[in-house]
Amino acid sequence: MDFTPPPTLTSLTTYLLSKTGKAARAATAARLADEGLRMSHMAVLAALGDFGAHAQRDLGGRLEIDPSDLVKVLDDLAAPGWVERVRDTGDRRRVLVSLTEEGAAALKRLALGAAVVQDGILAPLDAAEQAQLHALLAKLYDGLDPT
Amino acid sequence: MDFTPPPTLTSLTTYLLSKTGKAARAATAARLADEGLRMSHMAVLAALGDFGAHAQRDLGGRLEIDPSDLVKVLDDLAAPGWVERVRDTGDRRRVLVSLTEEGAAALKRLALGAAVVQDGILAPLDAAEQAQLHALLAKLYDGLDPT
DNA sequence: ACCATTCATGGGTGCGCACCCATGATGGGC
DNA sequence: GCCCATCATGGGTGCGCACCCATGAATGGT
Repeated sequence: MDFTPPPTLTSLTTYLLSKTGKAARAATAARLADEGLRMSHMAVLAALGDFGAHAQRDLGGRLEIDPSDLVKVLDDLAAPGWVERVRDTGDRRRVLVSLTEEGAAALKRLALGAAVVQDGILAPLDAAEQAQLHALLAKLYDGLDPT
Repeated sequence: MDFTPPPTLTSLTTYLLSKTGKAARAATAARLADEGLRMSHMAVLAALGDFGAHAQRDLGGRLEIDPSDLVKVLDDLAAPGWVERVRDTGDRRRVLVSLTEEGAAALKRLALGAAVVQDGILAPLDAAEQAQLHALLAKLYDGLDPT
């Protein structure tokens, strides 16, 4: 039997985007799942690593995570002590979230794993093509905001 | 407040792939949802349009849809009469699935809608870049099989 | 001092997708 | 003629994601 996917679909760039994106997501998610984590966990760690401590609300804003969902993600990250939550002394409604040493180490580890996964997925492309792809996707990504 | 996403993530091509792919998927899915359809519905129509009638099992194989799930998709497509299921006279276990006239028309309509959505998403790129992107993604897509 | 607002939190819902298993009809090998 | 494999079908599960609402503490404006 023929396993060729329909050209009507594969001729759509959006279809290829969707499929490759899904593969990329699945591969990294699988890597994270090995540690019992999900995408949002890594996103939070990355945001804290890149920008330092956040008010919890701002963290949610940056990552476009529902405040209600963020609570649970932070619960997960606080359990192994990767993240610290302290009440903002200036505004005691707010909570300041910061990365601990262990959290930073974990982030480094996860980022490395993600890079490995990426190498696997981008393997069909040579270095120049990979750079090209990244640039093109970055343009698309920037144009996404009105989503 | 700053809404910039973490560079640790945006520097990963896989992250951009995942995000843009998700946007592409969401946009086309939204379009399909207007007609009460999902991705798999269009995939089935496309496969039938491109390759003609399929044994139901082969259709599932081509699209990598679980046989059990395919049944429900076909139920949906048969309801408006877009698809016909007839028992294979040679092997009465099998069912031959084919596209009706109305189904072909619907497919044409959906494909057009998908193209419009695509134009929206790829808008940040000029024609040459879009072609480049498509070529690169096609390479990646071909390398995916061992998923 | 009061009231509307902001915030974290807890609990719940729905959707899409991808699974899995059991059943009953049918076919093919032997 | 028997038995195992194949097939469509129906029913069910779990996960990730993205929502939404209610609550209680705290704040700021007036």
